Amino acid sequence: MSNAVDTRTLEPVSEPLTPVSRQERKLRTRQALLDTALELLADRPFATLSLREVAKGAGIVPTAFYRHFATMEDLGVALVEEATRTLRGMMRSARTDPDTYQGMISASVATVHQFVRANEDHFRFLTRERYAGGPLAQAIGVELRMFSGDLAIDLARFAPLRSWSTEDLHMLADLIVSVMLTTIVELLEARPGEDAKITGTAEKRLRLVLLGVPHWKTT
Amino acid sequence: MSNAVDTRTLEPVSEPLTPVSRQERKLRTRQALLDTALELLADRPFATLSLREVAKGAGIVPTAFYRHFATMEDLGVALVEEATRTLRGMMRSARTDPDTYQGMISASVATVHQFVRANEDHFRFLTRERYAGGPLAQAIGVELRMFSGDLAIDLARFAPLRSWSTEDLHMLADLIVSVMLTTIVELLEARPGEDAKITGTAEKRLRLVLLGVPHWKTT
DNA sequence: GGTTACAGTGAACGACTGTGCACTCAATAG
DNA sequence: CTATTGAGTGCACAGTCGTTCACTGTAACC
Repeated sequence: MSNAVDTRTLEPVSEPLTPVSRQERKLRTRQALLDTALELLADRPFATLSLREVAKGAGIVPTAFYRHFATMEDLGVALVEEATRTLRGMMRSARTDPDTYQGMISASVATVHQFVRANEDHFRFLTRERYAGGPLAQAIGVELRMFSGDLAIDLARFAPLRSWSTEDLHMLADLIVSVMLTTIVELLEARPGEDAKITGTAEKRLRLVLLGVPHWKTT
Repeated sequence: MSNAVDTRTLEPVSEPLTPVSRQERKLRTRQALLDTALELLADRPFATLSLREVAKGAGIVPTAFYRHFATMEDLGVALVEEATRTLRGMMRSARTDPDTYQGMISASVATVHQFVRANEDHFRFLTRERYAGGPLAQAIGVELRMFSGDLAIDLARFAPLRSWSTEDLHMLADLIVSVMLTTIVELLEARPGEDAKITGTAEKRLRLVLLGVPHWKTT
């Protein structure tokens, strides 16, 4: 690294700003594997990916794949973790609560819209694999249940919902999550220019659901 | 095979009740292909099915597959048609309308429950491939939109909904369909004995949605 | 009865798959 | 400076894949 005095005078000239330590190179290759996998997943299910094409896309030879993942499924799990990190980021962003329903609804839908557009690959992967079966679908299912559970806790702080049973709160949270997932899928399938219509419909659906809340008799 | 006397005295003895005309045999093989495909699809996405294993499962040699379908994708399309026939049957069954919300809700959920349990393979296939991407997902999407459209028409006959705009009716219908789809997936993933809980939650979700209807201001 | 149509056969092909193994060679450790 | 580690290489293998082609045997047709 440092400019050695007598032996080699100009060792790090070619790439002076990238120290590229050994483990950092490894991390980059790993990320390259994840990135090319995500690209390939834009139009096909995970189960059809081959180790060889992912390796090729990342610029390494097939056997070098094993330096990073023991199996393709492990790559998939890593991908789920990466994507759900985005999902949790979205939830955190949406938690800035205005205390009116209307404000909360439009803010949440806007947040979803923004995050989906900024991370289409992640959301496409999550919604694609959600019902595909196998261990990935299960991992995503666990994550979505946590998501729904957190939402239920948040909802409990709203005045009209304070008296609700936890069971009913979960029922409402699941309902909202399923509306959001539907919206996400619609956004991913949308042709350019349809976004406003989709988010508008999403807001309506949430408004309708919340309109029933004051009249609900909790168990 | 048979002990022939002079010419053939007892031609249709071995299988006297099955005349097995030529085209009927073909139809049976075709159905065997569809059936084994559906079995294999119980735990993996359609895109991972190979022509060879479907043919083997149906008891024919790989090349004979082409006598029935030009490509695996065509087999998939036929499968979508078969499964959506079940779906339409369910809709028809659910259309026996009691004129109270409560009656309609529990009857509809019961119908869904019954149809899912009686045709798990079909519903598993539909929900698995719905978001898998590719032409099958698109075909299923078209079918679901028709389903939702029919539901919107049915809904328009209810008194509190007569004044709603068609746009809002579709919004409500989509919402109900997405609740139903969520319920179907839950039923398919359920462990034995959880059915009552799932259908109960499904009824609650629908009741909550419909509770908002009288207070909705249509556009 | 002789001929045709056609569902199903069996061998072969080229392409692609995951994985084992011996290797190179540069960053790191001592 | 030397020794070690380990990411990436290159070859080879045994399978599986979709698809081709010439074929067989029998139900259906005239």
